[in-house]
Amino acid sequence: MPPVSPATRVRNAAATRSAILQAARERFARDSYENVGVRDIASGAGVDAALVSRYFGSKEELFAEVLKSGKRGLDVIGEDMDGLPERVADLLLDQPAEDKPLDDLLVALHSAGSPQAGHMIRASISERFHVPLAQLLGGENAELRARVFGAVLMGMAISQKVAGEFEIAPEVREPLRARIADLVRLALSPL
Amino acid sequence: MPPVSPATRVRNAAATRSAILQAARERFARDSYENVGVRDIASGAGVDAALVSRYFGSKEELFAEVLKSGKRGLDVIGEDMDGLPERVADLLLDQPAEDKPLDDLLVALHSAGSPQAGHMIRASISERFHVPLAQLLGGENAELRARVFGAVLMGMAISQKVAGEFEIAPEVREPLRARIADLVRLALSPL
DNA sequence: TGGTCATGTCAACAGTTGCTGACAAGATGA
DNA sequence: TCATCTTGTCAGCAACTGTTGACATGACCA
Repeated sequence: MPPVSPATRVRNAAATRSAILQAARERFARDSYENVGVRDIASGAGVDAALVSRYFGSKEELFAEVLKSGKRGLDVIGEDMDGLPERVADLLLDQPAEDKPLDDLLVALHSAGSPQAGHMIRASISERFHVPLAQLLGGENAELRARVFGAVLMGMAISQKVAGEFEIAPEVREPLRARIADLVRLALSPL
Repeated sequence: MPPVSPATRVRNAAATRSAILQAARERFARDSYENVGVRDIASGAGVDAALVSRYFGSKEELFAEVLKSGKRGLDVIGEDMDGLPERVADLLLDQPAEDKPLDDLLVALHSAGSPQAGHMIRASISERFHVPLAQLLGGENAELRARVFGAVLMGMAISQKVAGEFEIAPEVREPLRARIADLVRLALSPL
């Protein structure tokens, strides 16, 4: 008996491209730029590795596309300044798992140290997070305050998601939530 | 004319081992675990790449040795609680360049995302930073507060060193220093 | 001096990486 | 139905990785 035709993949360039992009985002959110291979990505998307190069030119361009197509910072933390500190605290303490709003942050974190991906991440964070947040903040040194806030957010996210810390007892959850909110408030307050 | 004998390296196992260790720390402070090769390290130490495996067993064991031989957290931020927030702020804002007290922090940051090096870093940070700092802090939830402080420190260090941010105008330097110190104070305060 | 062990060098290994070109095969229009 | 373009597959390249074993050579002791 001849081997069955392997599921006769439907030919759809746009769908394939976006499958690769999505698989790439998933991998880059869990590993560093260097540690994610195009073969991993391709197999995650269920396609041949050669298509990654074909559709995106290179791994580096694919990574840039992942950054570009990610959520904008304000989509994650919300545009409303009221209650923002508490929302951020919840975001950090909860396990969203829903539509993975922190995936883009994780992508940045995992590859922030990479010399190849670093400058792309820096530019992306500035353009997609610091600048719009600074506009929303207004006032003096808005961008500097946005960066301080970003730094606090980064550190918390690293500890929580990457380093696996903050395995906290239930009774300290509320105080910790309040503490994080206070830190955010302080970071954003007039300077 | 025969090629001159290449500087006739003195044979000294201890010195060679420590040269490799030092070169490894320098590289790991500037690049991620995956991105640093044993050949880079060896050439930085002026020795053959094979000696890395010989003296340390494997790249992974060498990395563990780098972590183990690094400065302890309290050696960097000081044991005295008085003025600690300001000292930390100075540490972050200045370019020490002296004996590179932040190199060990950078090692952790660059490779925190690595699946191979991650668990080692987590263990090392906990043992060499969180636990002793918690003892120094005392009081309720000391270790949790130490971790929150560590998270803030991490985020600032990432923004400053890795992401190259905080290129600040001279006139905001003082307010920023005060802000960072306040954040540290808040992170460490009773919860 | 001669012998022996520690130390350093070299070449090569098996595996991986990103990427490319030749080819197969579905889809589309005449 | 035939030709053409698009989409997907496959094999393989060249460069790199960590690691190993065989070998050379220095240092040290009897």
